This record gives sequence, C-alpha cells and structure tokens, in this order.
Amino acid sequence: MAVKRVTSQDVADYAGVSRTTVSLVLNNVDNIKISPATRQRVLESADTLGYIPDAAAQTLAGRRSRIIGLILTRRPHHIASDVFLTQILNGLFEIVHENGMRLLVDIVEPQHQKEAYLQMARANRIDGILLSGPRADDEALNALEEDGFPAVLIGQLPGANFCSVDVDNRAAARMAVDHLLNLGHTRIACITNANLSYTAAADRLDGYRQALHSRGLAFDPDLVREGDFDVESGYIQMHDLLEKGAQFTAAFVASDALALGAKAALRERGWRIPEQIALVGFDDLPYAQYLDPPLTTVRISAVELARQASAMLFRVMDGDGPACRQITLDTQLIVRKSCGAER
Amino acid sequence: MAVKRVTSQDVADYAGVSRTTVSLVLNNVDNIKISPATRQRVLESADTLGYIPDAAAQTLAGRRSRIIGLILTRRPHHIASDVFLTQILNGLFEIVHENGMRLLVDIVEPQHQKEAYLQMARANRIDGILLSGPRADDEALNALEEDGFPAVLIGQLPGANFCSVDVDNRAAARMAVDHLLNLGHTRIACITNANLSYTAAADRLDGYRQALHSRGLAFDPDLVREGDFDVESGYIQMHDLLEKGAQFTAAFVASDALALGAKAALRERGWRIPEQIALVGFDDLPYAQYLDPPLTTVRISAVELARQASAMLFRVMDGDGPACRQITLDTQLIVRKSCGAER
DNA sequence: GCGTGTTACTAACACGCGTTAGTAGTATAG
DNA sequence: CTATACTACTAACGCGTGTTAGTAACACGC
Repeated sequence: MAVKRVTSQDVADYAGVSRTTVSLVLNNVDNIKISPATRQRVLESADTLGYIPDAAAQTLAGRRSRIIGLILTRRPHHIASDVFLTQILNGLFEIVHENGMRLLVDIVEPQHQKEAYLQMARANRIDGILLSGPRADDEALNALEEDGFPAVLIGQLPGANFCSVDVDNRAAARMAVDHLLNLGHTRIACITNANLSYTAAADRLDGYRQALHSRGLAFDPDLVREGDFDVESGYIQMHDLLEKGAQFTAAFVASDALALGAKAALRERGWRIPEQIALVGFDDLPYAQYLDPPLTTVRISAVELARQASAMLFRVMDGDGPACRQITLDTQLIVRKSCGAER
Repeated sequence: MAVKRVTSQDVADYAGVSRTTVSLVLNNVDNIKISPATRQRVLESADTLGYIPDAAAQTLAGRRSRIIGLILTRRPHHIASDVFLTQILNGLFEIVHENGMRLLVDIVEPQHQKEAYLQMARANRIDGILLSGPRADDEALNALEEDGFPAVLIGQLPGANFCSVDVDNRAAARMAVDHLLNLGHTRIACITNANLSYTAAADRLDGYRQALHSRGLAFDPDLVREGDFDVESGYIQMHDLLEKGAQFTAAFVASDALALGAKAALRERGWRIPEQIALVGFDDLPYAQYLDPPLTTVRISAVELARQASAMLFRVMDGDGPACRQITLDTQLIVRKSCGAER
C-alpha cells in the first residue's frame, strides 16, 4: 500500500555522501563548493531513487511553505457564478507558478474571519496572503498588520495602510454614469454589485452619486437597489424596481453578472434595450460582449489585477521594494450597444 | 517584526506540565486520562498565550496535512470564464470545511502533468486529490494509483478503476439531441465543449452521434465543431459553421458558456432563436435561464458533484467504505425557450 | 505485606529536512 | 618549512509537533 518513503538519507547512502551534501546539491546552494563529480552522482542517485523531498519537513526546517493563500471574503454561494474570481485565479496561477509557489484558496464568511485566515498565517501554513473583497468591518486585518505578515489586498481599505491593488471604482462608476448622462438620460437607476460593507460596492455607488451631483441632479434612493454578487440578485432587484413603479430611462448595474439578470427582468416586462432603457454594466466579463445586445461596460482587467497583486506580494515577502504601496489600475469604458450610443 | 512564536513548550511551562500533556489535552486524545483541573489549566494557558500549533510541524509529526488538492487539467486561460469551476468550488468548500480541511487549488497544463500533482502527492503536501477534467492521455494517474494515493475524479476515465463522480454525459447528450429530434429537426449542428481528449467532451459528442443513429440519421462531420472551454470559442465555431455554409435548423452546444457565444454568432448573422435555429446547451449554468431567449439545457448540479466527490474522497482517505466506486448523478433536461418547444 | 490495577502524568524518540560550525586535505605565499 | 587560504566535504543541532513506553503514586483485595 503506502510505498516506503525515500528520504534524503537514502539518497546520501546511495551516493556515498552525507545528507548535508545531498541537501546542498539539490538546493543549489551557492557559495559552497561541491565537486562536479559529486554533484553529478547525487543528482543521479536522487533521480534513480525517485526522491521527492517532504513538503512538511522542508517547511519546518526552511521556515517557509512556498504556499500563498487567496482568501475570499464572501458567503460560499456567492462564488458560484463569480466569473471575476475565475479571472483572478487565471492571473494568479501565472505569477504564482513562475515563482515556484502554490495556491491555497479559502473562503471565509464575513462573520468569523479572525480565526480563519489569521490562523493560517500564524500557523505558518502560508507565506503570504492575498485578500479579495476586503470589508470595512474586518478586524483580523489589524492583527495581520501587527504581526507584520505579508499581505496584499485585491481591492482597498481606506485607513489601513495595506499594500493593495485596485481600480478607482469611484471614478470608473462616475465615467459610466457620465456616459449615460451625456446621452441625455436624467433618471438613471442603480443596482450595486454587493452589500455596501464591501468597499468596491460603496465606492461604485458613490461614483454614481457624484456623477449625478456634478450635473445638479438629485440622488433618488427610490432608484437604487443593493445587489448581492450573483445574476439572480440582479434579476430580483431590477424586478423590484419595476414592481415599485420606479421611473427611469437608463440603469447602471455595478457588475456585468447582475446586469445580465437585470436585463432579463427588463425583457420580461417588455422593455427594449437600449431603445427604451439604456444599460451599462461593470467588469467587462468575458461574456459581456456576447450578450444581446452587447453590454456597454467598464473594463477592468481582472487578470492584470491578479498579476499585479501577486507580484507585489512576492516583493513584500522578499522584503525588498517599498514596504507598502497602493497600485491603481486603469479602467476603460467599453461602449457597445446596450447603452444606445452605438448603432 | 516577526513576533516570537509561541510553542507548545511555552504553554507547557506556563501551565506547569509537560509538553506531552499539552499535546494530549489540545488534541482531545481519549483513552488517556487527564484530570479536569490540569486540562482546564492547559486550555487556559494556551488561550492566554495565544498558542497556535505550527502547521508544518503537525503535518510532519502527524503524517497528514489536512489539505486536499483540487487539480484542474487545463490551460490557465481556459478557467478565466469557467462558471462550472466556481460552482465546483462552492460545493467543495462546504464539505472541506465541514471536515476541518483546507483546499489547495492548482492547474496543470495537459503536457507536463506528471511532475505537477504527482509531486504534491508524494511530497505529502496533500492528503488526497480531486482531479477535475481527467484526460485519456494522462499518465500520472497510473502512478497515483500504484502509490495507493487517495484520489477521486470529477469526471471519468474508462479503464482506470478510480473512484469517480460524474454524470452520464453520453446519455445526457442523447437526451438533449433527442429533444431536438422530437421537435422535428433532422439537421442538427454540434459544438463540443472541449477538445476530445477530455472524456466529457468525447462522451457528449458520442451521445449526439447515438441520438442521430437511433433515428437512422447519418453523422455529418460538416455539422460538427470542436469547442475550447470558453465563450469565445463558441462564437468562433458557430461563426465558422455559418461561414462554411453548413445547413442546419438546430444546434446542440455541449456547454452553456459556448452556447452563449454561439448564440451571439447566430444573432450577428440575423438568425432568430428559436424560430429559425433551435438551440440547446449543457450544464445549466446560473445565467442560462437569464439569457435571451432563456436557454434550454441539460442540468448538472455542479455543486452536488463537488459535494459527492469530496465526501467520497474523505471516505477513501479514512480507509472505510468500499475502496472504489463510481457515482453517477442524474441529469435533467431543462426546457426553456431557446429550443422552441415552449411558447 | 505483596501483587495487581488504575490514575495522571512525563521522558524520549521520531518525523525529514535546512544550516552552521568545523575539519581533514591540498595548494599557495613568505 | 611554516603560516595562510582554499576546497570539499560532514557532524550535529534545530525546526515544533505526535506518540509510545514507561514511571511514580496510590488504592484495593487477600
């Protein structure tokens, strides 16, 4: 059943050297001289014996696990249709693999975050942490900071001086709503992408508000709904807007996923897009351009976001570079048919 | 900076007992008696000192990492819009957390699979492995089996006697195509969900073929295209079908994601769904019902698939239950408007 | 008073590796 | 010919935990 484990001692015996030498050779420790002949012999021995170092032992002795943790702060069912997440994973794997690392993914309910990832950090299970969807009401983050544990936020948390990679959600939302305003719309509904304790959601809503304000338009709470990550919530909230008789000629839905649901609700009631209702989304998910009509949206390169975040994390872990920085990636309004600007 | 680590020795000293006692108390080892007073004292000491066991040391000493690996056999960019994956993750987290485990996610390119997850297994980095998207040309699986390493496939691999959880892709595809045949269609295009070395893709295509055959219809290669996981490939392949002048009145696209892309290609050419072309997808992704028109599709509960797979893996790891079993989950044809059956 | 149990613990080993300090042996300099 | 330096290694410690074998103290029956 369980095959006898091959240890570095076995390799050493087989090659007729000490275990130390085996370790030095296999880890390519420079500044220490090993004769080419010995080196060769060790490598061959390791190969023929099929030696694979024990991860736990390496971690214990070397004080690093070569694993980084990606922590998602959501309710589990919220990720079930989260294409943004898959894009993040895509970008992450690239950089993580380049650095010979592995990825531990975990999700923590907004309630009991403390134990969850703080434990992983303090147990040395991971060398660094990427936190997606930081929330203002998160307490464990402070503990992480006090520990001086390498962490990078995907998203932002004003106040805390964490390393973070993000887009300017506020400005991006303003840009999207400005576009609708420029097209002559004055009554614009808004469905947020999530609960407002998520900073991204709050910022996007604020961008919406600012855009209205800059044109002297009043913020009307009756035109605003709070979404909840998934397609269904987009459908539900748009349905509710229509049900309550809200009057609007355009809608800004702060996530493409929800925009897809909202679109379905509109169509169900017979509204034509963009002729009767103009629609703008957020994220530019891979399927946005294939919707009917193609969705006007704010492009965020989630893949790039992930690349930058992980690259930054590795810099923090190596201890070089400025200890903490905030990176803000560009966004871009992608005009397609759903807003009515393009014919 | 790096806080001084609190070890179990510290707890022992603080409580005035031996390190062994601390270990026995904290791990709730029964069949060994510890006086309530001592137990209490140890627990309090651990609490006040903020003791958190070192994961690597526990793994090394206890010979298990409490981590299971989810391995995806794809090219990284293929997961960028993979909603099926997020559903799997959703289901997985439930069961994995219930069992006090963690999840290491990794993706391996179809080429060099051997090193990738075989290493993780042999390095004892993970206690068990879930393999999504097994391929017929995978060699490392045999090695895993020889090692007797706990593994469960999400999907199937005929020949190998691995534990697996899957749907009957062949029958499900037959059901979908049968539905189109029953509606009177005789020329039905097919776009597979992926390269045919993925068993799921091959099986679904075979189901399509069987359905045609059972009605005495010939299999026409000109009506078939190979997809590649993402929305875009659905668009491209449907575009190609139309470009080449293929004649058909219905299409079976073996993945909702690709169906979304295919739908866009059809609309671009002015084809109306379902009036001129009937469309059936596969997977029943969360957004399928919100498309325009709502997509007729084969429902697979990815969440349930993941639950069953992980539950089975834990059973294998515990060594109880029948060593190896194949579980086949039910599928269901969800009839919506895109096939033209519903008005 | 002796053997047998039971209770409540502990000493000591094992897990497999990284790494530092040190040591023979040989080459080079003065 | 001795002192210094360099090469090519190795012995031994430490990482922090789980676990087995053992021990002192005490109770009990006869």
